[in-house]
Amino acid sequence: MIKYNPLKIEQKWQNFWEKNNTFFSKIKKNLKKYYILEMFPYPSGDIHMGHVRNYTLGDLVARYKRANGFNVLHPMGWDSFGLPAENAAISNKVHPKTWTEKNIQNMKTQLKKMGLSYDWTKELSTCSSNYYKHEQKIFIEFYKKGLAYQKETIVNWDPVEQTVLANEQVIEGRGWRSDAKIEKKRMKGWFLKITDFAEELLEDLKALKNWPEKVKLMQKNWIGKSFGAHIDFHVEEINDKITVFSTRPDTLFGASFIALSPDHKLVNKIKKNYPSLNKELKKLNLNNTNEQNLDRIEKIGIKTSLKASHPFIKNKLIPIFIANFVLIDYGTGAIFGCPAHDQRDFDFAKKYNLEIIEVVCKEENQKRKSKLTKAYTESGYLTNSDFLNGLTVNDAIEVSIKRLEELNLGSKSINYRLKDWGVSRQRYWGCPIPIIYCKNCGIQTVPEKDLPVKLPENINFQNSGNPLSSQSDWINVKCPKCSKDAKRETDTFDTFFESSWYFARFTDPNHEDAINEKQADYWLPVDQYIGGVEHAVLHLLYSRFFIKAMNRIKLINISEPFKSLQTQGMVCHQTYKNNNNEWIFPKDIRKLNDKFFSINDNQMVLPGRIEKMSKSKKNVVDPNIIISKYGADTARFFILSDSPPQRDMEWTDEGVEGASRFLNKVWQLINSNDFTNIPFQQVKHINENDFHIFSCTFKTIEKVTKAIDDFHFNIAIANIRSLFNELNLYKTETENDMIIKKFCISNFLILLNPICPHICEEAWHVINNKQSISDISWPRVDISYLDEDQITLPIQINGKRRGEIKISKSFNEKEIQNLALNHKNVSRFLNEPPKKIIYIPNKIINIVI
RNA sequence: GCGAGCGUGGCGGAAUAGGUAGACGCACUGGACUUAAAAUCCAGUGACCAUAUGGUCGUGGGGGUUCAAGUCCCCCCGCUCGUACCA
Repeated sequence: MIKYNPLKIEQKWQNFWEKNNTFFSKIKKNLKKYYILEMFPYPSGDIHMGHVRNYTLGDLVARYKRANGFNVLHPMGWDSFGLPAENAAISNKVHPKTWTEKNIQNMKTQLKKMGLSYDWTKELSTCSSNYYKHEQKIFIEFYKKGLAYQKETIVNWDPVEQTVLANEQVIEGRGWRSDAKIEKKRMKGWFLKITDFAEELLEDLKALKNWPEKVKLMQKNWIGKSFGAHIDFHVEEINDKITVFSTRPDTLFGASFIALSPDHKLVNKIKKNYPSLNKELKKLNLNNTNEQNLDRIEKIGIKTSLKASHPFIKNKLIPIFIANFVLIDYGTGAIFGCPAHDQRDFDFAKKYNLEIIEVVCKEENQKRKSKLTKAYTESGYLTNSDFLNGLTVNDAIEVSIKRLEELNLGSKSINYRLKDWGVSRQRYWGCPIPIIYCKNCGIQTVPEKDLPVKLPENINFQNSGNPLSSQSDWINVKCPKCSKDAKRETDTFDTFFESSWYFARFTDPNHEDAINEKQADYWLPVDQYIGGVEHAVLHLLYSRFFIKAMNRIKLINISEPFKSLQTQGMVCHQTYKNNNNEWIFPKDIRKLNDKFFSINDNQMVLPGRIEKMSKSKKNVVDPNIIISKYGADTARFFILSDSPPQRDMEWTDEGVEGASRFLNKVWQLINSNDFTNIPFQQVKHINENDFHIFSCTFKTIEKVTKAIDDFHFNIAIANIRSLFNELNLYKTETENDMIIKKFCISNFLILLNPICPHICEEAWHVINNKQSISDISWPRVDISYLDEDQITLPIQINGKRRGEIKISKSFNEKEIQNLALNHKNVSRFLNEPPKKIIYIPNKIINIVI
């Protein structure tokens, strides 16, 4: 028998698919389309296990849908702008373009070895001007429609990377890549009006039936819709007003102070008459007041000399503070404090000795004897509140807003936590923002005929900051309007810009316009999107917004990009440390009697926690090594077999060995008989054994189909293995047996094919089926084999299992009861007649005594 | 703090219109083959009791509903993820 040689057969079939354009996709109007997409990778140079998992999941779905008669689009490309290329340019003196292109070549070679059913003619790379030129046009369209604008804001400045980060890129006050402490800085930048779509983004979540609830909830919280009122507090002294947002206008009679964010515009105004204010502001410890660590610092404020008028109480003046806990980015950057009913305000009032006026109590007309020890934030009835007295909180909110509106001092309003998306990055390796600044004409967009604005190729990376800003030959241009000297925008786009629409571009990546309407209308939306849960709010929300914005400028006809979403768990591995507390790679370890030793110096190594594979902890396994040792089919099989896709999985040597052992056994089974002259057809069963193997086969088809539809691939594999065990037990004595066995093995191979396509193609070929298994339809279930006449029925006494009987389904209830009562282990419990017998047909019989 | 999810053998995990808990695999143990080991094949494998037919216990803990609970309800504990002075 020929030995199973995965490397040889994998190469063979990969060549076959490529030569035959097996996975090339085009519009076929008579077929139902299916667009399956995995999140495209950043080309770091080498694939890792996370990629292997993600792409294996997608490939299984692609091949499965294809077998089920769908017209499948399954593309792959490269999210190829981004900082690592630039860092490599600085440290290795390689041009980002050269570095990136080399990485893409490497990764593509590695991906091809996995045998993924991509249509490589759809490949795209976002750093190519053929891709980003469309992005520039889209941006200009957005700008013209008011969806893109420039403003000065306070940004998160990463002093190491010399760039602005999005809030999402700041983790606990530190840059997500550099880990440097983030500073606040005022800067001009370009923004996309995602807030324009806040309501739509929130509302449309409801229609995303096949998205994980968890992801939808995260997006909902991120958008952060709240109902309340804007309220104006007049400050007579300076003839100005402070507008606050509040969800609790009902507590206005309990207001005892106003607090402004240190970044509030009025603070600047106050500074003029208050020279020492700058000094005092420093005391607020503002460098620590980013959103992440606010809760760890003390709530402190500066009392200004100003007072504001209460909207409802004549002549009542409320002191105005500047406080460190008021956020400029949320609401209006100013609040009114009601200490009795908000814990933050309560703490603040205690510290500065401010009034604590109780205006809501649990019971109507409740009189409190003792002082409040903490804020009362629950619902109740209004008190001490003039015209609101006796109303419930909800009613009081309505009434107070109505009164504010009558007084022209406020209005009902809805506030969102969501902020506009800042897209400017002070970086070279990104898409240039197509804007020209002219002293006379102001901001000008680059005329269409001059697009794309290409990145200059000769560039010096040795200066700090954005290399583009020192590139004078590139910066200096003529104004498109007045033709006088002008300058280019030197910022480039956030790389989330590219990934927000690539899935639409995949439908025709070489079309002269951004979107080929005909192709997009046919293929979009993406039917199944698969990727890491870490993109739950960033990439997925931006993409949803982008599609809605592109829809508004009539570039696209859909309003949601991803019909169904699956998020995969992480690939984990045991960590190891040596005596010097250094991490050790798993490949440098050998196991001996449950202990671990370093291969290099034979020192004992201690096993640590099982954690997400990461380079820093060295608990990584290189997929390339696995594939060259065991083959892609083994890697694919193992990564799907042990855990459900949504959950984290542990990569183990034993698991891989197990997968490899299974495929070797499959190989043996195929080669143990000569099937070459046996026809592939379903014949009638003659005896019970034949019936049994048919029954197993069809039951397995049914179970595997359901498991795949449910995204429970580990269960699909368990069932495939069970069928395999049965096939191994099936003895072939006659020609008819051989026909039956070939039929069942063939079906087994079709089920296994989406998981391990190479070995299945080869096996299919070995048993002398002529076509490629990739062109074979998913098997149908012959339901006549699902129903077995003989079944085993468990017998319970008082819910405890005491035995089982073999019954025929044709037996009536009386017959079954008699059989059960006379069962020898059952009868010995029956000292008296049973009180009750419960029979659930074909499931169980329970005798109550 | 809030929100979500999870908790089943030594391990990964099966099983929810309530109906034989532990499928499938990993690890382990015994046997076969071998001079030997590896590989492979066969058998066993939740715990405890019993020579055995069998019995008792058992799905984080406690209570409840039911003929019957991993599954439904209430309380508690633990872990993971998300998120946070959101006014």
